[in-house]
Amino acid sequence: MGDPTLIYNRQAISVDCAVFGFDGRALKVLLIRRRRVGADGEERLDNKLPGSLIASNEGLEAAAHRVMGELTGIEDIYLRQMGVFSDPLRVTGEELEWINGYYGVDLTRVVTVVFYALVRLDQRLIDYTSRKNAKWVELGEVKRLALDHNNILVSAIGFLMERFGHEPMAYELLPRKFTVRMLQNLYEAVLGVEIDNRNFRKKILAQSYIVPVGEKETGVAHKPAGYYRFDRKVYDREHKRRCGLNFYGK
Amino acid sequence: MGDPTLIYNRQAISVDCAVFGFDGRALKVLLIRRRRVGADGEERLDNKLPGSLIASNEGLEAAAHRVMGELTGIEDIYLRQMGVFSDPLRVTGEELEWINGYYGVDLTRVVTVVFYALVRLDQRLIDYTSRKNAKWVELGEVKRLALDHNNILVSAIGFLMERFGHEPMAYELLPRKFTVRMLQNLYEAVLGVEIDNRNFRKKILAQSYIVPVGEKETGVAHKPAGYYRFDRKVYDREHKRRCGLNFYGK
DNA sequence: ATACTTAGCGTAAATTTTACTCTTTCATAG
DNA sequence: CTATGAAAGAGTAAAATTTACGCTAAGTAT
Repeated sequence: MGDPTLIYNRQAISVDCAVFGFDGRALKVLLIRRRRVGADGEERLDNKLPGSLIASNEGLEAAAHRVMGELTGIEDIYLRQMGVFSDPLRVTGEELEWINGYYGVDLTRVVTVVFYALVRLDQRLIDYTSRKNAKWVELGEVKRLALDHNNILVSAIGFLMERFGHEPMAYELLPRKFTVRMLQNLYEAVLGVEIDNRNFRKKILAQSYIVPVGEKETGVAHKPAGYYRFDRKVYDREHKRRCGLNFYGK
Repeated sequence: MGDPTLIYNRQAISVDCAVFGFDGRALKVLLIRRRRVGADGEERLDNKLPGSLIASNEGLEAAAHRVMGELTGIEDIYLRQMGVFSDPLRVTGEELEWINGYYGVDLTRVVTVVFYALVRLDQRLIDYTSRKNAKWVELGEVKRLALDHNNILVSAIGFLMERFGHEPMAYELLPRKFTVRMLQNLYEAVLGVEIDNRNFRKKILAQSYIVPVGEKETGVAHKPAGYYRFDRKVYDREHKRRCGLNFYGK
């Protein structure tokens, strides 16, 4: 196993979060502006996913919630583990120096555990994250990110697309009261497909956990849509895993 | 953030593997016999999942492959990340002392990344793992495991059941040539349901990636079944994610 | 030869998905 | 104060898929 000291010394664990929001048209991800001074003394600006090294007495979920709490003010944010990025060479050179400088440590390696988070992207949240030097960027508009965060983001988007149909993620991204059209726009944005509105409606309203709240849109230049909400209790009770090849036959 | 030294010192990362095999009737998991001396000087025997601390220059996938290669002799084993167990108190007291003694280190905390592995459980493999002091145990027969490995195993089983319908995992557990009946037995064992043989057959044989090899069973006291194989190339080409709520409408 | 056992084919009913038609209800323009 | 445009929302018939189950085929064991 080699020098046993090397097994654990000077390596740390971090969490990084891919935070997704939906503005009614497109999915957006939350990026933090990073300022650093390059080898040539020039200041450079780029973007990164929010994250942090974990403290020695802190679980990963706790660390992710700490990061998200600070950045969004949301304490009970929807957060799930996505995977670990552990290539020994994923952070080296200038990037490693930046981490060591930023945290005041002297690491040779950082293993990061990635979480994805889903939020309701309202004005309060946009204001809050602005003050934290973070901004919401459409997925198509994301440029070069710090560290290996482009890789991480690509994985996170794939993860989101794959899980979206299996877990009730949509209702974390929409307001608590939403119209069928809003839900459809979200499905279309995430899955990247066009959906027939009449069939979508039928399918969605057939789900027992989508319940009308008895209110309607106002001020729209057409028939106002009814509002619905997601009933998690009913969902949890009724939900049968119906994916892949299903076999229910006797 | 407290003393920055504490961020990374004296904590290590390990990998643990939940290795599943199918003996034609039931799913089994591979457990390693562990011997340790308790506080009272008594020797105790129990079981644990295979795992290892990672070396400082080693990625997690590499570490998991290293562990599995040593234990099974299989270098290209099917292996996927499952999740991270990072509770600061998941390993303490005697269990932590055991790790420190076993690896000759002085850790205060171990974060573990769990992988699950799927293997073809043939006689060669059973012989090989026996020599490594490991044994195959039916999922229902697993008793108290070391550390938090009962927790980990429960998570892994849930993961397996959930992913089983989405990814072509069955063909990692079966011989390369298999009958429809063998595949059905596996589905029934993993999903815990009874399946109508005639409908199962229709559904399976409708998949373009299940191709007959043109051989039949011999020596059975009934009509011999034909052998099929899984064609990964066709699968990868044809595979559309058809899960959850599907929307294909115009 | 006969019984037994599982493989494997076929088919009709039930259910779900797809593709469209048409009506309703609002704001706004003339 | 009607006409128009726009999206909501109900409905329906054809197509595809799933479910339930009957029946024949091809081996070994007695």
